[in-house]
Amino acid sequence: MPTIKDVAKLAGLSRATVSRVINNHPYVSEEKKKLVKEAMKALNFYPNSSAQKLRSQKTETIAVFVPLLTNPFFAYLLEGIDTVAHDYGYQLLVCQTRYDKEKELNFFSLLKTKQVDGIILTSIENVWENIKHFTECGPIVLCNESINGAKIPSVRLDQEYGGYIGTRHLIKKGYTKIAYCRGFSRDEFASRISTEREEGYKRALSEFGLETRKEWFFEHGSDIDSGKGVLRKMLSQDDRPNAIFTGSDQVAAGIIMEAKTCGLRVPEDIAVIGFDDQPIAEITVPPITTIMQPMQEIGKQAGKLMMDVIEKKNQEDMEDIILSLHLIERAST
Amino acid sequence: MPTIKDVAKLAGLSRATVSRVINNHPYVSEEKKKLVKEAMKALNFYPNSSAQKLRSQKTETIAVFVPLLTNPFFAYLLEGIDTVAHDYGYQLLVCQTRYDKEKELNFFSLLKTKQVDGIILTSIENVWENIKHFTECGPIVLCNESINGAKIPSVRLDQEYGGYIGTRHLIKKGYTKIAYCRGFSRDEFASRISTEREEGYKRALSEFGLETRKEWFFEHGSDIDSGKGVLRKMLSQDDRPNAIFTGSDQVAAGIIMEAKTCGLRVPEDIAVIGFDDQPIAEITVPPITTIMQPMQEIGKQAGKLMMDVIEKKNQEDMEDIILSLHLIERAST
DNA sequence: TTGAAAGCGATACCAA
DNA sequence: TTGGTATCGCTTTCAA
Repeated sequence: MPTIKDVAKLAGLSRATVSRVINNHPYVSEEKKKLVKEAMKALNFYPNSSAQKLRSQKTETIAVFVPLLTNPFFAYLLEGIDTVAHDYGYQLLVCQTRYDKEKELNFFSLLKTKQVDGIILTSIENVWENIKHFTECGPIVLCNESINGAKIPSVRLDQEYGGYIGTRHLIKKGYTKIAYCRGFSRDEFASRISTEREEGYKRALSEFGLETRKEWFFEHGSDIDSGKGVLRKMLSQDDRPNAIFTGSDQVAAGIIMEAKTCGLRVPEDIAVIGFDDQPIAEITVPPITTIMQPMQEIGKQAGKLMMDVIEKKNQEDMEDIILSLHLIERAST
Repeated sequence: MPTIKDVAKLAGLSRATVSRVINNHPYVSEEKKKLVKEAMKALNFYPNSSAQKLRSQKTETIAVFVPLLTNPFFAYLLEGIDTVAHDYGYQLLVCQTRYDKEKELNFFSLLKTKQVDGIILTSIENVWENIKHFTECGPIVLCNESINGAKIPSVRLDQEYGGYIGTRHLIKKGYTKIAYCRGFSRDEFASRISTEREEGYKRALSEFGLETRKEWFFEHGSDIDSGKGVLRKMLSQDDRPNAIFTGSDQVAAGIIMEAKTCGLRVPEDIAVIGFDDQPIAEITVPPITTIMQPMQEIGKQAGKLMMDVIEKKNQEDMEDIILSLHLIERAST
């Protein structure tokens, strides 16, 4: 592989001049510029990017933490982030945490070792206390997450409101026994999303004088299979709910699928409301009433936010970006 | 940010010794090792990865080219690749080509600039002639693709067979007017997948003495919406097919969805067979008969193959890996 | 077992 | 406008 030195030699010029041509610096005569370009072409030269990074102290790369690439919700976020990053000339390093604290923690070293210029988190596995100190090593931006009282740039949605309108919709449709299905264990205080939604759910119930029941709280993963599991659990209950609020269209789809298997009608026997408005929400029969989140837009905004933070260097006083949610009614409720 | 020099100073040792500790080299006394580790901890030191890469000439990063992250098929491939790469300590740089020749070509410079140790292609936009020379810059591995006559390590499936068994299945079910729906324009000779499947389709038809009709060939994208478009086009035909072979479950799902909208019954009015066995294939009503490809496994094998190529340095004599396909019958046919 | 120093490949300052 | 050279931070030979 030829280096800048080889190019300089062939062109009969100095490395400095070659570097100037590479970086489009002014003060290079057209004549020399041509000479250099010819030499680069002749040698098929490309600048070594590790050397450039070492020298310039920037990598033009950002890491994106996602729990799982095969979850369409995260694929859409990632796609949105990529759109913006690519426009700014940045690369994306994907880091699958697989919902694992340890893995997530390890990935943060990317920032310490200067492998990336910043990190975008689309989910958080560890409690903020354990992550906070990484902000000293470089910018961290939250994408569809939020942290209580932490000062960290983020793009998010009013999840409490989402929980509220979804539940209120069910109530107004006449359902009174409404279950709630949250993403992960309640012991986890890392991600606040589920908790916020739950608050909205409770607010709606209490507003209409309905009771919450401990047996009607479910925890699940966020895929189709866990949705199936939730329905089976519900079926085993004596006094079972007639509607359920879920945190993901994937889960909702699983519930609908399993309901069919079990001979239950949706929404007559069990109404289901999803979250996200993923393509699958229109595919199921019946299609899923859901709380629409602009997935790609969330990603784009997070990407843009990261670019802003990197350029301005002052993540201190960045305003959070809050996008809006709304309900899309389909036949599952 | 502290450097190795700072650590050396604090520990009262040389940079060489610190480096040895970082890299777990032998011949460092336990005593000094401890000293170094303490110094590293005290300074919160992490080695600069650009410097390491520059020095060692390896990046422990591979680029994966995918057309679109939101297409579940590619998300599964990527997830499979990541599993293996991560096990080997490699990072993944995702490059969305968006089915664009130009973008794909630009991404190849990652190899020239030594930003990645290798590239895995999950699709090919450019003709091989234009890509071939990049193999001189580093290993390229094909994942679910193949190139006529090119000597390049790849993981693939017998697409012709897939086209054949899918079509034969339709024929045996009694359908005689079978349409074929390929991924992209027939002018593109870059990707051979669709062409190979088409050959299988034609073989099955001719084996059973059925005719192929030009009007029954459709071109589409590979998402739900393009499936809807295909159905509408079919509907506008005078003599329309009563079955259709599609290259993706996404497309099949779109067809089924649109059929419902148009008041057609599946499979009575139009039978549909998909490809991949994505989760969506079980979600639609009716669920989709499909040709199962082990998506994650394809990705894993490609990741493994890349690791082997990188380690052995001889991509010349690597055998292609061929995984098998089979038909899964559901209610859409 | 340890250290001195060359070098990985590019950039940018200072001189000319 | 051009060139010499120190420098980015680490690894690795060679010598001690």
